[in-house]
Amino acid sequence: MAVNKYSRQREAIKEYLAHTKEHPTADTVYMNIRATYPNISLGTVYRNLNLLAEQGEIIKLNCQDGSDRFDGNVKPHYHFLCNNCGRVHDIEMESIDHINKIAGAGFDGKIEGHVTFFYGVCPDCMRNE
Amino acid sequence: MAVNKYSRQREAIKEYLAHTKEHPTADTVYMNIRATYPNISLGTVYRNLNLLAEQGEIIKLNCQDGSDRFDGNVKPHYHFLCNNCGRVHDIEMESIDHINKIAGAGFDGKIEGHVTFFYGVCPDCMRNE
DNA sequence: TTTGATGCAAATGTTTTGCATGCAA
DNA sequence: TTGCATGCAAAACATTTGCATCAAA
Repeated sequence: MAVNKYSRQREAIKEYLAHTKEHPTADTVYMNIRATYPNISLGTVYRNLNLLAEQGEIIKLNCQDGSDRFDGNVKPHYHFLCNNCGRVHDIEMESIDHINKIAGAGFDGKIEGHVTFFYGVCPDCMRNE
Repeated sequence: MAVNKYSRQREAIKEYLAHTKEHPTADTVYMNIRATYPNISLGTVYRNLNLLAEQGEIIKLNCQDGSDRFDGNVKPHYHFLCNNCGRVHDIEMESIDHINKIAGAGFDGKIEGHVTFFYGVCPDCMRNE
C-alpha cells in the first residue's frame, strides 16, 4: 500500500476528531473543517474519513439510529446512544468480553468479537427534564 | 392512530418474513414478494416494512455492515454477522442483560437496554474452508 | 518530476414521497 | 362512500467516483 502524503486537510480532520467528544457524522466534520478550510469538499472529507478508519487512526461507528459517526478515540470502549437528544456518549466500563463465551455456548461458529451499543437517557437529558 | 386496512401485499411480506431465517434487506424482500405479486412496488415494500417495524410485528436490524435488514422473529434474541459470507444468523443464548448494570456503574445516565451484534465465522463458512 | 490528494460535479445506491387510482370496510 | 394502501415516478439523501489540477516528496 502506498504511503500517505501529507495533507493539511487530513491533518485538520484528525485534529478535529482528536479533540471532540461529539461523535460527529461525515457532514458535521465537513461543516467544522470548513471553518478553517472553506474550500474543502465533501468528497475529500469522505475520502479521508474512510482512509483514516481503514488505517485504524479513527473509528467508524455504525450507530443504532442508522447514522455513521466517527470517533477519534481508538482505545476500546463502549458507546451510549441517548434516545432523547440522539447524542452518542462514551462509556467507561469494565470489560464484558465474557459475553463472547456466553454467545459461543449455543453457536457452532467462531465468535471473534462483538459490538454493543447501550441506549437510554443521557446525564444531560436527565437533568433538563 | 388509524387502524390498518388489510392488504395482500402487507400480509405477503409478514408471511415471508415469518418463514425465512435470511434476515433479508428491503430489496431482497422486494425481489421475493415479486415472485407472487409481480406488480408490487419498492415503495410499498418500504412503507410496509417500516409500518410493521413500528408496530412491533417485525424487527428492523441496523446491521454492523451498514445495511438494514428485517427479522420476523420478534422474540428477544441476538444476532451474529459472518465476516466471511456476510450473512446474519440468530444466536440462542442465555440473557446478558447484566451488562446494563456493568455499563451503568460508570455512567450517570439511565441505561434502558443494549443492542449487541456478534461477529466471526459462521458454521457454514467454517465447514467450507 | 512523479504521484498521491484535492475540488468540483456527476453518478450511484438507497429510501422516501406526491399523487392519481384501487380496494377494504 | 370513505379513506387507507398501492403503483409509479420523481425527489431527497448520503456516499462514491472520474477527472483535471494542485502540491508533497
